[in-house]
Amino acid sequence: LLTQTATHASRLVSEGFVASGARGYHYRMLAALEEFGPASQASLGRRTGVDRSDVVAAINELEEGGFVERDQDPADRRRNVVTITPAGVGQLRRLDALLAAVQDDLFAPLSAEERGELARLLRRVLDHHARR
Amino acid sequence: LLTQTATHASRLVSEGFVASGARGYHYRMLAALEEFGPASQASLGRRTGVDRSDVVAAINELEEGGFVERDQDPADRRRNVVTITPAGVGQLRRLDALLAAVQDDLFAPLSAEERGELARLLRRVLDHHARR
DNA sequence: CGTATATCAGGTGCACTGAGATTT
DNA sequence: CAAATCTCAGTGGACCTGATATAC
Repeated sequence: LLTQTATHASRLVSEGFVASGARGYHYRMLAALEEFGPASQASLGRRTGVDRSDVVAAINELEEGGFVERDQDPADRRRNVVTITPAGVGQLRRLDALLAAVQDDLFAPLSAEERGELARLLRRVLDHHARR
Repeated sequence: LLTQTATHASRLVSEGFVASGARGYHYRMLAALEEFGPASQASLGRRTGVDRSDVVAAINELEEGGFVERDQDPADRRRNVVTITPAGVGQLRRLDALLAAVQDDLFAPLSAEERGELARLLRRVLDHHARR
């Protein structure tokens, strides 16, 4: 049930994102950058659960679109400091609205209380495994 | 939350399945064959939500392992009738046990009532979209 | 020295598309 | 004829591993 529902969700999200030329990883990056501020690629990967290799590719594409900037960290020259641009914030807003619409579609048969309950249960499961 | 939890679940299941040389599609095929009896590949695909192309590959592999038989349907020569073998039933039992263990691990932080509630919510969402 | 970071090359499983051949 | 079935070839995104170079 879980994986089938998730497959459904992924397809809906992907379909919605194509119009904006974005993919799932892009959204995760932008959201993390806005929530936590500029960050190194390694910490971005840790926060979003995206592999370090894929962070490189996602940031490449976001940089190409002008949604983020990548600069060397003067304090630690191993690091790149990734910063979200105003254009990136705009893109994030568009994707946020898109995601909200997709969620409304996906969870249409559930009441607000039931959606909350579902979120609570999934959060518990995730937190439990994140702690290990 | 949904896709992250499902990713976690998929990884656990995959890890468990490697030992048996099986993959997710194999389990879905075997389970559907036991539940509904011999079936054509097209109906198998519809029942399990697996694409027709991937059904071909999965049945190829299951046939190689001796877990299913594939015969031409005399009543409709377009169809192959796929039948589960005793070895296939044995494999299904092993995978069932494995899945039960994985589920216990994945949903460890939830009580039996909560697991039921989670299943009920997901089932509602899936049924709603299957009907369209 | 070991550890961390960024990058690149590649592998695998999953979901899917398009096309062809055959049969109904 | 249209529609269904099986098969093959190939695409694309998600997830992951291993190796390398550089900096701490």
